[in-house]
Amino acid sequence: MSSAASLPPLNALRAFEATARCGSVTAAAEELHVTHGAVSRQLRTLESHFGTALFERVGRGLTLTAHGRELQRSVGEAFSRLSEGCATLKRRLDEAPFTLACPGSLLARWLIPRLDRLNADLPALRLRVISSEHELDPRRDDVDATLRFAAPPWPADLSVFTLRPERIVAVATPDVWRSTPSETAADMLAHGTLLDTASRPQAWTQWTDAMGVDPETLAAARQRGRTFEHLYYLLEAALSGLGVAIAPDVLVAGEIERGQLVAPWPAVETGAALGLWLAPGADERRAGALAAWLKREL
Amino acid sequence: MSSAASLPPLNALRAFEATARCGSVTAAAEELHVTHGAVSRQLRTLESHFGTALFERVGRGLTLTAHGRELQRSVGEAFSRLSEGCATLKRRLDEAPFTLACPGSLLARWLIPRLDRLNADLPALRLRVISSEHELDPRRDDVDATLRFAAPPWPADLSVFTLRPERIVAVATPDVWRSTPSETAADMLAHGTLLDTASRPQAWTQWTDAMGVDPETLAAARQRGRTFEHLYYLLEAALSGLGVAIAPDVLVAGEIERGQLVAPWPAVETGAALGLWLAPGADERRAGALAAWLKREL
DNA sequence: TCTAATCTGTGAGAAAAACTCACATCCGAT
DNA sequence: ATCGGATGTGAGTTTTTCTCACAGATTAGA
Repeated sequence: MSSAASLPPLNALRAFEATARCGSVTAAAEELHVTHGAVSRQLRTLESHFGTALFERVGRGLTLTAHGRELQRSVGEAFSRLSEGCATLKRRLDEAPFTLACPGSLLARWLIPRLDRLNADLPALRLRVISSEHELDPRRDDVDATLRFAAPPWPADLSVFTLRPERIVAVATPDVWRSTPSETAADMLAHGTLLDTASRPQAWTQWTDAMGVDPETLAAARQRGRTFEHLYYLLEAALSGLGVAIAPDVLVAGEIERGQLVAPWPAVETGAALGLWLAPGADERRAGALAAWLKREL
Repeated sequence: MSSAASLPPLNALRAFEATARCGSVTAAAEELHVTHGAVSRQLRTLESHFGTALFERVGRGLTLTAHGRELQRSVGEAFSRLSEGCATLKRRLDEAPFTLACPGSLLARWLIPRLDRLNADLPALRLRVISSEHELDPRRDDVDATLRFAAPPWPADLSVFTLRPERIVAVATPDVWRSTPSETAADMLAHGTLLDTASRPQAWTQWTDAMGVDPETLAAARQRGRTFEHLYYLLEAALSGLGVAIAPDVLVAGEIERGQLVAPWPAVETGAALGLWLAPGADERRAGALAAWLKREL
């Protein structure tokens, strides 16, 4: 009835199949990456399961008996079907693109400049990147993983590779700093134009908290500032010299390096972290490789 | 290239196959005679091998994912081929007759009277009996086992079920004993007609040694005796009252029981034993069953 | 004929895999 | 609300499998 009714030990069948095909215990052992002794025992197990000799030990070699030959037919077919099916699935999985969703700002300012290198370093990944505005459900079918800044706790039913603590930094062009008194953070807040983003309403608060600035000073400064819908626009505004922006350091590291933006104060940790969130059922190996690459790069 | 190239763990594949077919971990576990936890772990192993979900955990049940369904096709076929092949071989082995070679005398005097009962007790054995005159090579293809009296040491490359020590006994008809002085063994040897067989030339020597009779007396007695080619003729001669025969006790137990033959002295062990000698590659299970039956019967 | 090379088989102990048990969790039905 | 029936999991145990080192046996060739 059931397919599995009193099947012999499967590993013994595999050893038999390999030995029958190779015509030698030693060759089969090599193929299976075990010692010949292991194969020899497996064959013994199988023969005692059936209660009959499957090989004739003739001299220093082996020959299939009539029963062995009969068994080989079906077992050989079965194993080739098995390996064919598994190989096909594996191939399909390897060929499938790995879809990463990523916030637009991070995508534009950090990931896209590195995409070529990423694809060169991890060609098997066949990375496909889509931009995820606002919140995107990582459980959606067409996304394997999401890159996002988020504060713990993270949902327990998803695996998350933590890549880097989120650090925010206040930046502006050199021109802005020249025209803005900024001996201290409080100075800056009192006179500068704050640029803010709707997607991270607490950013300035976190920064001023860390810098020990009075919340009232911040509230007043905000009155004079401007708010943008996306972080991306905020950064463009900062680059255009519209005021002082607050943003994760990774997004402005390049501009700071090149002198386009200047950050007078060190970056501040927010408690959140940039992480790679895996969709359930996603390939942990490929995601792990991606996470390792990202972590190295960050 | 090789069929076994990096196949997933086979037991995990079996668990997957059963689970996919049954649609439930619990049902699969029952079929495989393990706990559901064991199956659950195997599935996990397989999923992590492929790096993808094969089942979707939906509510209290499971559904195959697209990948799982793809895998099931090939794996299901493979396992059904496997179990079909194994079942066919097993069936063929069970249906094949078990051929036992047996010396003619033992066959005629002991085994044939019990054959019906043996076949009734062990119907799966499908016993076929052939007579083995003189020495018969148990390695011959058409014989699964040989029943024989032999003294140790036995060849190491054959398995031998020892059934019973050989015990020889001096027998004759009541008439013969009446006409032969037989207070002692020496008496008997001095006056009786010894019947001997060419196939067991040492039988009388072993007997007289055990009875403590002078070898010279035996030599003299032998002069007056007669020698038969086979044990079978020897026994016929004894039953006809031609003299005193020496034979394994099992061959004359029936006649002694019925009073046709009388054994004045207890049987003597020769050091040899009646054993079931297996041909290499013979079914140890069936042979074991036969040996157990024979041992019980003896 | 002896020797070296090349197989397979096996005993003992080590390593790895699989299993069980008991409990946790989660959904759906009474 | 709770119970029944399903899956998942941590810890520890049992079973299987493997390796290592050696033995026996056969073939090729000096």
